[in-house]
Amino acid sequence: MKPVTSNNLKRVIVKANFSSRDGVELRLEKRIGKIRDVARETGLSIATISRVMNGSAKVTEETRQRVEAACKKLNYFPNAAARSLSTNKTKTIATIIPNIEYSIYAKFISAIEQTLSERQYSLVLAISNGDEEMEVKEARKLLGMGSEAFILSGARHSQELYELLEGRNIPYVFTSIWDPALSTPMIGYDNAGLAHAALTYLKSKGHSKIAVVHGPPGSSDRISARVAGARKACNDAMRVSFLETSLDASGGKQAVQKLLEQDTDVTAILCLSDVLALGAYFGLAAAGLSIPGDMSVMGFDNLDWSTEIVPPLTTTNLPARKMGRSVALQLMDLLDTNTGLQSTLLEGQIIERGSVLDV
Amino acid sequence: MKPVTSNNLKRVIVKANFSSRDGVELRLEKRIGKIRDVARETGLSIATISRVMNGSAKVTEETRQRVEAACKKLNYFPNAAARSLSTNKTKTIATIIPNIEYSIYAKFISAIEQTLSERQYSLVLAISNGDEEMEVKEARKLLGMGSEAFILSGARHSQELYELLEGRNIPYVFTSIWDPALSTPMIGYDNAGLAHAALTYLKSKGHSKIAVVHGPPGSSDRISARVAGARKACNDAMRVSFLETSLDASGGKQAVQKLLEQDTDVTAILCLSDVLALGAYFGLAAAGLSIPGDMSVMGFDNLDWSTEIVPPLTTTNLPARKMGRSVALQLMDLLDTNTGLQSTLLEGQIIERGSVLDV
DNA sequence: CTGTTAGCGCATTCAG
DNA sequence: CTGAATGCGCTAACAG
Repeated sequence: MKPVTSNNLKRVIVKANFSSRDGVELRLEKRIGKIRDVARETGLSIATISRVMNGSAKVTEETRQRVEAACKKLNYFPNAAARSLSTNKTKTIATIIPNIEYSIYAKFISAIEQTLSERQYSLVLAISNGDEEMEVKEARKLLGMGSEAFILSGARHSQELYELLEGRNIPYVFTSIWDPALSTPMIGYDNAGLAHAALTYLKSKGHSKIAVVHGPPGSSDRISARVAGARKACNDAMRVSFLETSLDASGGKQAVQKLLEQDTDVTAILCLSDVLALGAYFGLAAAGLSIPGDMSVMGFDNLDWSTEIVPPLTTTNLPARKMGRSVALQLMDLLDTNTGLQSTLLEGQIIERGSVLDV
Repeated sequence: MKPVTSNNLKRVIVKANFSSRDGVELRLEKRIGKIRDVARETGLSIATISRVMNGSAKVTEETRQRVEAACKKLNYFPNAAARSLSTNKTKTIATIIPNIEYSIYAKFISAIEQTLSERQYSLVLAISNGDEEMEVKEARKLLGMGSEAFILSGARHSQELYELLEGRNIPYVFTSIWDPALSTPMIGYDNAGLAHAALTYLKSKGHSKIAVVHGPPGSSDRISARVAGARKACNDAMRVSFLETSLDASGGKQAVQKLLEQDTDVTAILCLSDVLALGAYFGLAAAGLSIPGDMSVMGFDNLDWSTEIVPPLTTTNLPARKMGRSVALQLMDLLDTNTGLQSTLLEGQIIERGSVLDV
């Protein structure tokens, strides 16, 4: 079954300009143009078509236009699989996050996607639910898909994942954390330092009986780093208790209610996540307590609504968007021009608003 | 440069079991095993390797094990591009959403991803920012990547997008909406009907002066459908005003503040999105008004925190997760077994909680 | 049950 | 500046 040349006119007419290497093709499915069709249409060779599709400079302006017209006419554009088989590139970057419903990840993902898009890269997304087994499984799938680089959350992953990635020489970077002890490229912020600063801030405002509300440290090294950081800021002159709860508004609310039940003398609550702070607001409201009059509350994340809530939430800003943009850019540079990855520490900062009383 | 057979022993030994069709390959990059390598390692043919990789039944248990061992040893697994070039399948489904930071989309995306994962499909995600031009651009990229099906938000899209998809015979489905007048497959809920029901509910509770707060209808047909539905529930015995604002907590807060400024006699606010309701709570709190004593508030979405907020928010539940799972399943069935798409209407329902006063 | 072979659609030398 | 030929890694008949 050789390529059709110019015999069998009827067929050619009926099927317009589509190639038909296989004689069957009886299905009604609209055939999509292939590079050969464009070549035939323009009377050029497939090599030339390929050149214009890839922006090679070695093409006359006139032929380029001719080709482009034909492409439009035939509704042609390159098949990614073929191209990637040939070039060994897919322009696809994988991101595995534990969860997307915590808005901080949504912001992050959003920034990644938009940045990748600028250079025609695509984002494939997987959600691990914070489970290392699941993460490996997903990674295997994403790798199988042809992902060229991986964006991972945190630094705690299964050995198997590293072996998988390194065995295939796939670059990966940790995000949302900062740990100078690690040699893996990472782009993130210093969770421990920031939490330390937050607790210190509370201390500077005169609070010495503090409750720290946080999610399950076992589920994420970002949480455990924050807890550790806060812990390190404690000293003998103060009494700070740590309350673990689920990482959502419900968890924050419950933690506060539990705290209030035990007739505490705590004057400030440091929530190591804004959604927890939201829950804390609810818990306090339910108890008829006012913020910051009866209790100070501090958050962590600086989500959009934190400035609108009443009173406005004093919190720590996390550069989620900047982080997303930065990883995306670095990874694309690495892939495109082999530029080395540069671990970068992004700054977070305390945003003073109205939820912490100066006592 | 023919395939290496068994000459050049040194090379073969040095490079372990990796094929080296091109003599160069001096880079230190770890080569990954290819199907030929596994074939050589096991002494079988590439066809057999392919068979076990694809779970074809026609293989002895013994050879299967032999192959699997070799795969593990050589760290081999199939190249997706090659496979997809050959099968014309990519197991990739594209989703374009306007925004991911509104938690309702995060829930939706999360459900899609998890469902696709169950059958080894991947999700490629793009964000359109509600811009039709952007959407087409993204779609072009996703198509170029080899996406086999598209999940679209709403029913309002550019003609160009339809042409693109239909020209290549790519199945697509609308989500988050329901419009029996459309012939395109869609999976969603009846925004207009639900908004109508919500306003009717308020009416049944004795409210006749109502403010409806909503996002920009121009940016989404879901919003405009909700507004239209609410509008249709109005009658002469009531006075309802519509306030357009930005679709976030800040918008909800501002809308309420504007409302209060004009010394209104409104007794209930219907927010056509839960984040708007969150903002409304903030606006009311800032004005020292209590819910539902001074003002009733009703939401739309049933986000996680809505049951925790004080008072708990009366809202309309939207089946975002179910919707995500359903589209994913249907699309995979279509792709795998050519099962037809079935437009489905998912039910939403009013969740009565404590934010609406019975007057 | 297993091997042989012919493409899948494109990028890319190497000639011209 | 353009064309012809080769191979990317794999699947799918078709033989055996």
